[in-house]
Amino acid sequence: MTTRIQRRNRSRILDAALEVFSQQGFRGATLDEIAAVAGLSKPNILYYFDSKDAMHRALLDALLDVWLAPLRALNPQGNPKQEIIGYMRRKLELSRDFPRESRLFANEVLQGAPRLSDEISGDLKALVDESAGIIQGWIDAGLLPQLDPYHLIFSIWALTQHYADFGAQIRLIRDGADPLEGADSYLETVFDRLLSV
Amino acid sequence: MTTRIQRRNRSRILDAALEVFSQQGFRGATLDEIAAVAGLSKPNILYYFDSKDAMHRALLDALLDVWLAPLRALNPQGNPKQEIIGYMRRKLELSRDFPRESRLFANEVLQGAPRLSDEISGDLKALVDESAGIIQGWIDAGLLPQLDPYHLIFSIWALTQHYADFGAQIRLIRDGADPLEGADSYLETVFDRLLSV
DNA sequence: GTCTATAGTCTGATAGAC
DNA sequence: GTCTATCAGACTATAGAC
Repeated sequence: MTTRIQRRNRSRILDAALEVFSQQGFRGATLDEIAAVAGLSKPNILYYFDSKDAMHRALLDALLDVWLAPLRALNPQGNPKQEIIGYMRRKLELSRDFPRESRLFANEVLQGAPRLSDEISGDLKALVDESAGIIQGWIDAGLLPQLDPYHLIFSIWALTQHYADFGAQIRLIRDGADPLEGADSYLETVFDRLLSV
Repeated sequence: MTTRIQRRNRSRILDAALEVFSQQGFRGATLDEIAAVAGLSKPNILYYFDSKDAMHRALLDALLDVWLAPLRALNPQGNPKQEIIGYMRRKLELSRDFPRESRLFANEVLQGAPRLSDEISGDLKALVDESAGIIQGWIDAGLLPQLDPYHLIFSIWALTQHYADFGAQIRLIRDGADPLEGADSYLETVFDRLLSV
């Protein structure tokens, strides 16, 4: 039986853990800091999650569903350019709405993806291979210019996630402005020009 | 007086520190691991650098010179498209030749740039403002299409650094192949199409 | 210059009172 | 469920022998 208070505390802890893990990485994060951010004692957060690792694992599992959803929505029957730009838009929305999740993922990959290699070489790779196949089909049908479909996908990741992962840098360069200001229309232009036949 | 052995040990330590800091971030890195990678004892590496912080600082200082050089080479008198593609190429070379430096920088910015905010809002911002001005001049002269020059610079950073920072992910998706395979010609195509008037 | 030993602090996790 | 108290180990850094 899970009470309202338990659910609230669990979600507070996960939110605090996301805050700290996404900024410091797994090893750099401490339970003390997570507990302080959550407003709970250290033994108490360990009552809800067995270990530091379990907290991190819970975050990664929740993250992957959200992270892979946009690519799953690619429709082989749709208009190629609109499908790809739509994918880019959904990824950019993730950077806007879930920047901490983006940084959590970035931290993991920077560290060599020690806790994500199974998911990346399994689910994600399969999904990317399938999507690259769809894009290559469009290219072969003359609906898109000649482009390496894998690099096309990587470049969408790079361009959209950059606004979340390097947001601190952009903010410092643009006098504190929202990093994503003007990003939508810029990236729209980029992919419109890139994908025109 | 600095001996040959001292210079060799200093550079061994810095190399080991780069290896560990770039993977684990500042707080996640430990002197034990740096010492082990360097093949020296922990007190010994602290004989060469006063503290963990001093090691990190030395790496950041060396990094910034290398990191900013390509943008400084932008020539207002040159051919606009070739200048920008040349800048992109030099940045991509940095990802190829100095992937650990790229990840060290990425780690810092992910953490909110606590040890780099002065350099970013000072030197780097000034350099970006100046470069954006040059690019805007080219646009106003009709030599480039209408594009936000700041986002153009950010997109060069995003696309080139992605191959170093997310190399682990790309390697897992592409069956262990060199992440940069095909990147040169792909990015050349991207910017050729983007910057044509 | 390099080592062993260790000081003093922080870390993840547990015990046990309430 | 939540707390205080605390453990064992890891951490940065220093002392002192050689």
